[in-house]
Amino acid sequence: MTSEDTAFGSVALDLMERALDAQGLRHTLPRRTMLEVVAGMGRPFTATELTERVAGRDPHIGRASVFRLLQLLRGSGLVERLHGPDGELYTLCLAREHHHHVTCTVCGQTATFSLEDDRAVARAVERIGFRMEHHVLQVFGVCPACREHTEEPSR
Amino acid sequence: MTSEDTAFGSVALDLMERALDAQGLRHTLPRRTMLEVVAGMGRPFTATELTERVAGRDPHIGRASVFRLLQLLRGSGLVERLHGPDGELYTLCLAREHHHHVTCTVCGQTATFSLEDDRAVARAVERIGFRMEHHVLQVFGVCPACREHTEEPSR
DNA sequence: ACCTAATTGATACACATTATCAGTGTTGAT
DNA sequence: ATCAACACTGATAATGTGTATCAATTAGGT
Repeated sequence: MTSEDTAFGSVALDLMERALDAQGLRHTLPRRTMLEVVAGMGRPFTATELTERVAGRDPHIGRASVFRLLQLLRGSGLVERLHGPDGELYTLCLAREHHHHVTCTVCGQTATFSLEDDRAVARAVERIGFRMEHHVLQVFGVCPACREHTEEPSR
Repeated sequence: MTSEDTAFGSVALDLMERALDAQGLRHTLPRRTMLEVVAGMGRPFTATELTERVAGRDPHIGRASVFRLLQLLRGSGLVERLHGPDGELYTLCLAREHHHHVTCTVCGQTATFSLEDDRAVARAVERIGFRMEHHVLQVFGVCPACREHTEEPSR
């Protein structure tokens, strides 16, 4: 674990604990353990991956509690569920402004980005008479690191 | 059923049969029945909804065949699977150009639309070093008909 | 009519997620 | 510190969606 990971993790951990506090939820040892694991995930993860890592820390923690925590974190907006090509992915997401996700199809890493003109979507649907409520934009591509490995260096 | 529905349905039915023909698939009674039901759906539907309607026409047709047909139709691009807020939706979709879907959160009706500048998404992710492969944009809002009923006429 | 391979329905299976429920632990009031 | 209320827990069952299997049926060219 690099110092960057640690710093990011502790910030994330703090934010998540505050979010649970804000909902009047209790501090428990299983929850603390699960939060630490979530904070240590460096990329989107499946519920199964999370459950396995949690079990590595404390085998007594059950699947149900993992899903319950994911639901709580999604409710406070700190975790989002993305539609991956091979099922659902959960991702820790601290950016509070409107944003979108790009998932690397090679390594699975996810980054966030914003559109220059996000209202273009609202305008497009208004043209056919709809009033937009919300939208989900999910992008798949190849990240900078994986491009180096997979793309010909000649061009 | 209005004449519009009928006309749309028969066009859709025809396109779907041609698509199956093009793949060298056989004409069978269960398939014909299922295609007619799909063509008659006026909006996105869940696999379960389709299964129920098909069973209403012919109770002998099994769940597996419904899923198999959906897979065939998705393979030929005439049916798409959308990520709804409450699970997956299938929608009959005859538009062949690149497009997106808006789903009305009141009545469930779906329409298609295009962005003025679709490459804006590719540019946005290129700015952070990614090479885009594909993207999914799913919009939720209120359709013109439902706006009339739900929005105050005063404004 | 006949043959072969596609298609079928029933069934079992796999997987992610949610519901249930009795026991346990946290927390705030005292 | 004690206590009682109730949030939280893990185990388990249940749900829901989609896929795999397989023997029996059937389409469609010959």
